[in-house]
Amino acid sequence: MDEDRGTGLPASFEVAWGVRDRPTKGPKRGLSLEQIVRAGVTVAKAEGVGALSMSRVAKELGTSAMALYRYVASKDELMQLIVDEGLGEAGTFEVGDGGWRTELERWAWAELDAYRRNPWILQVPIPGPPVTPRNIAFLEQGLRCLAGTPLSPGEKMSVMLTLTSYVRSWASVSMQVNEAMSSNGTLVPMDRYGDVLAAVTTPEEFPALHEVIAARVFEEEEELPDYDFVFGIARLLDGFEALMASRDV
Amino acid sequence: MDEDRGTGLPASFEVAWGVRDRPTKGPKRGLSLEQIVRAGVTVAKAEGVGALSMSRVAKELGTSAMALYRYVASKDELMQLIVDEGLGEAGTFEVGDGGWRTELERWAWAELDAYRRNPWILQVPIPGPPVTPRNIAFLEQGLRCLAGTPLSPGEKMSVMLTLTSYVRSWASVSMQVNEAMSSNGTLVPMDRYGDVLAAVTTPEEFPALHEVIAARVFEEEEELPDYDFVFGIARLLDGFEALMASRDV
DNA sequence: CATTACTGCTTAGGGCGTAAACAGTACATC
DNA sequence: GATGTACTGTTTACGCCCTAAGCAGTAATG
Repeated sequence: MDEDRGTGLPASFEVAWGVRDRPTKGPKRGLSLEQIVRAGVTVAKAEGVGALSMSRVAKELGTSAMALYRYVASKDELMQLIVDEGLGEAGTFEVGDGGWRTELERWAWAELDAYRRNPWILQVPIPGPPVTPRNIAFLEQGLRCLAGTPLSPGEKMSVMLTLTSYVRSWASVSMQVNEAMSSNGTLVPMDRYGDVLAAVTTPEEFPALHEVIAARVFEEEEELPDYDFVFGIARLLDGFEALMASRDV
Repeated sequence: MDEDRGTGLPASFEVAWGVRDRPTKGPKRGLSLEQIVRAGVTVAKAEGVGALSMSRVAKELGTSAMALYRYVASKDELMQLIVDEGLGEAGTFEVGDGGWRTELERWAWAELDAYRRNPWILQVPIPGPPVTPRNIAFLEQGLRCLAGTPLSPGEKMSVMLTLTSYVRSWASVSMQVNEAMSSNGTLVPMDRYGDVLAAVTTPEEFPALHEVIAARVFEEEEELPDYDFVFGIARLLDGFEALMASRDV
C-alpha cells in the first residue's frame, strides 16, 4: 500500500489509473477499490461528507473498517478517490468543434454541473495539484479546447487554473446560499440574514451595508441566477481572448 | 451559550460583536473570548489548522479544554471566530477616493494579502454567509467602493460575491502550488508532477496534456506571478464596468 | 506438501468533541 | 453579615474516530 517507485503515486491511485497488476498469490479479494470508492460516494450523497468514515463505508459494504486498508493506505487517500469518482459521475465531457470560446464555456458548465450533482465535493479540502484519473481527464479536455490557440503551454495551464478555480468558488458560494435559503444546516437562514446584520451593526458605522439591507436584497426568494455565473465566465473569456490577440498579431 | 433572541446569533458571536453585557453574578472570568480566539490563531499559524483542537487551544492558555466551553458553544463556533480574527489581522482596509475601480482593486489585494499572511484560513470550510465582525467590516468597505456607481443594491452584492470568491479561489490555488513547490506536505512535489502525469497517462490518450508536460511547464521554479492575479481581477472589473455602463446610459 | 504472500478480522491505543456532575466564587437580596 | 443564586473552571466519562499490530485462513508457487 505504499508508494510504488514507478509513478511516485500511492498504490491505490495506481489501481485507480489502471496501472498495476494484482498480486497473484494470496486469497481472492472480496472487494475492489472501485466498489469501495463507489460506496463512499453513495454515503457522501446520502448523508453528507461529514458522515464519511472508514467504518461507515465498510458498513455500507458489509465488511470491517480495517478491510478497507488492504485497498487504501489512509482515509485521506480514499477521500481523494471518492471526490474523483464524484466528479466523474457528471458524465464525461467531450470537446466539440465550436471554437475555443464556446467549448471552454461548455467545459466550465460541465464542471459546474458536476458540483451541482455532488455538492458535497466542495466541502472536501483539496490537498494539492490533481493526480486522479477523472480529474486529469477533465483537464485534458479543457486543454484540448485551447488546442488551436496561440497560447503557450504555460499560458494554457494558467487559463485552466483561472477558469476551474472560478467555477469552483462560484459553485461553492451558490451552494452556501442555497443551503442558507432552505435554512437547514446553516447558522443563519437567508430570510433572517438581513435582520441579523441589522441587529449587530449600526447604520452610522455600516452605511453601505445598511443600504443593501434596506433594499431587502437578502429576502428575495430566488437562488443565485445562472446569469451571474455566465457573466463572470464571459468576462474571464474576454480576458483570455485579449491575451490571444496580443500573442498572434 | 445558546442563541440570544436579540440577534439570532450564538452568544459567542454577540460577544465578538461587542453586543452583550457580561453577567454580573458569578466569579470573575479567568479568560476572555478574545484571548481564546487569539490563542487559536497562534496555534493555527504555528502548527496549521489541523492541529487546532479544543485541548490544544486550552493548553496554549494553560487551562482545561472544557473551560473554553464557557465562552464558546462548540468547536465550529470557535473556528469561525478564529478565521475572522485571522482575516482581520491583515490590517483594516479603508476605502480611499481613487474611484470605484482602483479602490475595488485595492480591496481585492487586501483580501489576497490577508490570505497570504494566514494561508491556513483557506483550509477552513466556510459554513455559510458571513456573520462575523471583521468579515462584515470588510464587506462594508467593499460596498463603499461601489457607493457612487449606478448599480442596484443587489448588483452590488453580486459584485462583492464574484470578486471575493475569485480572490479566495485564486489564493487557494496559488497556495497549493507554492506548497507543492516547497514539497512539504503535498503528495506530489511540483518538480515531479510532470513525471508523475507522464507515468500514468499516454500521449495517445492525453495529447494535450503531454504537450504541456513536454514544455516542462511544471518544472519552472517560479511561483504563480502576481500578474496572473491582476489579470483576472482586471477582466472581472471590465465586466462590472460594462454592467454599469448599461445601467446609466 | 510446505512455503509464501496475501486476505479480512479482532483487538487495542491514542485522539477527538463534548455531556454531566461538582466544588468554589462573587454579587444580590435580605 | 448571612444566605441564595448564578456563574466559574475542573474532573470524569462516553462515544466516535483513524489506524497499528497481531492472527487465522486461503490460494498460488516451489
